Amino acid sequence: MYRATVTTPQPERGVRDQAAPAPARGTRVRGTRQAHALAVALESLPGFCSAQEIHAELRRKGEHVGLATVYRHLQALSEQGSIDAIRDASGEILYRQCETSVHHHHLTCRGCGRSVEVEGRAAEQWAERVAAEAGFTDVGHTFELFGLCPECAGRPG
Amino acid sequence: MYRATVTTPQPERGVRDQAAPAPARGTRVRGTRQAHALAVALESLPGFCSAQEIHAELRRKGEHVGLATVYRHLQALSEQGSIDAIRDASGEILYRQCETSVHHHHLTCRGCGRSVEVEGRAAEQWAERVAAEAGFTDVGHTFELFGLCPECAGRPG
DNA sequence: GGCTTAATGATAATGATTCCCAATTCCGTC
DNA sequence: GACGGAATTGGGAATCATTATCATTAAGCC
Repeated sequence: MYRATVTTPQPERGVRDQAAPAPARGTRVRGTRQAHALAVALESLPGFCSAQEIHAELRRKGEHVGLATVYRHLQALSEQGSIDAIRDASGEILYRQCETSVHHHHLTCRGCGRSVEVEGRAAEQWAERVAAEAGFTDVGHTFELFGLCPECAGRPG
Repeated sequence: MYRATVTTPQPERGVRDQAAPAPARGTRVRGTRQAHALAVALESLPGFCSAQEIHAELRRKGEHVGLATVYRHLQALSEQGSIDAIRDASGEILYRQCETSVHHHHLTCRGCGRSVEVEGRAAEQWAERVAAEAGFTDVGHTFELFGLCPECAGRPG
């Protein structure tokens, strides 16, 4: 049984740098070469990618970063809300750095992996309504949309 | 990379027994002891369960059914639309036999696993709208709601 | 330049799910 | 009721993404 929260259990976050309750004094969270390389890679990648793909991408660039480190950072960034994570049909987790920091959802292309961010007010209201009707509390949701983008729909196969 | 479609890529199905394009003549799809035991187990289980749990449940009842067989049937039933499958936060696939055969979604309790079926017209319309706005086609969706049912919310911890 | 300790990474471990394939069991037919 | 052959079963190996371990490395600070 793994672990990994892909949904949006809690409302929103809002601010992004509230981390630890006051960096005791000095040493806390280091800026390593690997962390930087990963950040750069995430910026360059256009669509959602798996940890494995990102690891391969880094290797391709000549940056040597251990797979475990890639996973660690990706998970941390995801929990912190800096990047978004979704699960594809096969169950693999895909990551992506997003433009907006406000809560949103994705419409991802099955062909090329590219994705557009969509607002989900209507869907969220629906979630709240049905949850309230059933008397459920502390309800989190997972909304994922996969389809074919105009370009991929154009070419055959 | 595994395989398993948990979403609802295609519109709806509608009827349920249109299976093969005419059972050639005789032998096609057998009614085995294992298939029957699984069907019975599914009916008795109130909430979503993993294949592993269902396998354990069968064993508890004294029915000996191989794990591979459980997986096979569960996947087949799911593809055929006879049972519903969702993915929990850890990525495990959970199965459940549902009352209604029409397309619907679930609001599942994180505490006891029980779930209620909810209609998702509003959510589906949202999906269609944002897909159309982005020019995407052949769009499938995954809507999952997890929360605490009234009973589980009542007891502490 | 040292020190402290978080960060790294090679590798083993996990665990759900699938694959393989010989042995078994339905089921229509004779 | 027995046959025959294809569908089904199941035990165990194989996959494969993700985690855990833990000794080694290297930030950040003096």
